[in-house]
Amino acid sequence: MQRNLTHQLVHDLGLAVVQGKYAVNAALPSEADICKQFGVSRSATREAVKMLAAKGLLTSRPRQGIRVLPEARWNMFDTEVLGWLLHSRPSLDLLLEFTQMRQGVEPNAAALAAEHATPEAIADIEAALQRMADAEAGFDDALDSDISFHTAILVASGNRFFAQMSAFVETALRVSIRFTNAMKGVTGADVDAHAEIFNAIRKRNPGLARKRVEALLEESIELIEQGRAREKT
Amino acid sequence: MQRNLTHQLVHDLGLAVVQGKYAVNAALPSEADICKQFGVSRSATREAVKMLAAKGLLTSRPRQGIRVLPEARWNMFDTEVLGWLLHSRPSLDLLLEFTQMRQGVEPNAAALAAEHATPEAIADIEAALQRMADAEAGFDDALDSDISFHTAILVASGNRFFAQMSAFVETALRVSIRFTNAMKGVTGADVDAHAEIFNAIRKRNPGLARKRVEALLEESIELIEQGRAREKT
DNA sequence: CAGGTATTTTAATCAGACAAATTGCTTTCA
DNA sequence: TGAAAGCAATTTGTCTGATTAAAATACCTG
Repeated sequence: MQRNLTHQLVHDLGLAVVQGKYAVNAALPSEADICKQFGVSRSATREAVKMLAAKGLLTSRPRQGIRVLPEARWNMFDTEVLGWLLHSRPSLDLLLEFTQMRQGVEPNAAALAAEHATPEAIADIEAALQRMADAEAGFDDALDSDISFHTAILVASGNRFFAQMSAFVETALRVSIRFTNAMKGVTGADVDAHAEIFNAIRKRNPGLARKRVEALLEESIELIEQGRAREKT
Repeated sequence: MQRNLTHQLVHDLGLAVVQGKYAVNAALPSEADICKQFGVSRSATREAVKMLAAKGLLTSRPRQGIRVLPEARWNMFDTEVLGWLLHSRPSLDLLLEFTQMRQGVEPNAAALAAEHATPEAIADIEAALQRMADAEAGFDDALDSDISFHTAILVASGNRFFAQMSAFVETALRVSIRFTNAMKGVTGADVDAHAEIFNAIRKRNPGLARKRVEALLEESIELIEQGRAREKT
């Protein structure tokens, strides 16, 4: 894994917390217990706990011990936390919520990109599109290129908060790809639909860019809804 | 401030980093130097650095020292980081970016709330609206009640990611309120416009709810754009 | 000049001690 | 009896010092 002790512990503890192995608002094992359990020193334990506290998963106070914070306080936009969540509780419900978030973000980012994107940013989107075409021919990875297309648009928006969502979209797409593929039975993404998005941005047509991203995501939503309906039977 | 040493150091260092007091990718003072500079022990320093690393502001490696990560890696959705950013570089540009993000999130959240909100969640929105009315009459705080209205809708969406944006919206609104007020010269928020949003949600009309939130935010955007235009002269 | 090796700098990890805060209990006094 | 003051126990917070491991640089050696 090539990680140092503290990071390994952050990962193990974080995953355990997200998996619900410790009840919310109940005390975790004390520092001393965690040391013994994982065979590490107190420094390593304390640093790991501090990092998880920084991500909103834990708090610690004297005499009270270490406690799990309610899920609402977890920093879901932290890629590590999101990764743990997706790994430990992958579900169509979560995938739906995630795609709803994309529906909020990506159409707007595309509209902003159409308005303000620099030539370099547009070139980056085009390059990603080319990679998708290559992937269709087997010369590149389908998922990687798809992700790079969507993140290129987020970055091209010129808005730091949208740009920040790149990591969020990447993490979630990477984990949920199995679901999506299993559902539509198609391995590759729709290159034509993506090309049309790119053209709208290149032609500086914000409204059209927004509409086309909306259409793309609407398709995903419908697939997920179908899957959910099937799951319930 | 009633904080322990480590948290105080996290705050001081985090703010300094966001203020750009240390060049990106350049080495910060070493652990030992930070200890001396702030008069704390190595444990406190290391724990603070670890927390900032967890928030995406720093990395530390042997021999390389402690380095500031590029801004794109900072976790802007962490309320502490966002707070530092807003405090150290408050600007209309940042306020615009922030409001653009709200444009992505809040209309969709309102639409979802109209579709799926539980009766309790709708009652919460109504209570917040009442607080806004009270505030107009001087019996409650205008900003607090406004914030509680918007966060109630985010929570009512039933989507964890939207709900998570509550803290983001709250932090940013709280800091940027001076800008907004200074611009429009009005102290209170528009209660009627908010009431119409609530009615659309209560009547389970997603499209209308979305439209009305969009209209509200469009107004904010225009105010900001005007302010920017004025700033440039 | 290339390749590997030694040096050196820095964070990573460990160990043990004491301080501070919080909780619950107990004792004392009205 | 009851309440307040004080005491004790538990857990994290903080400090110190020592050792280990990783990574960059400089230095050899062929």
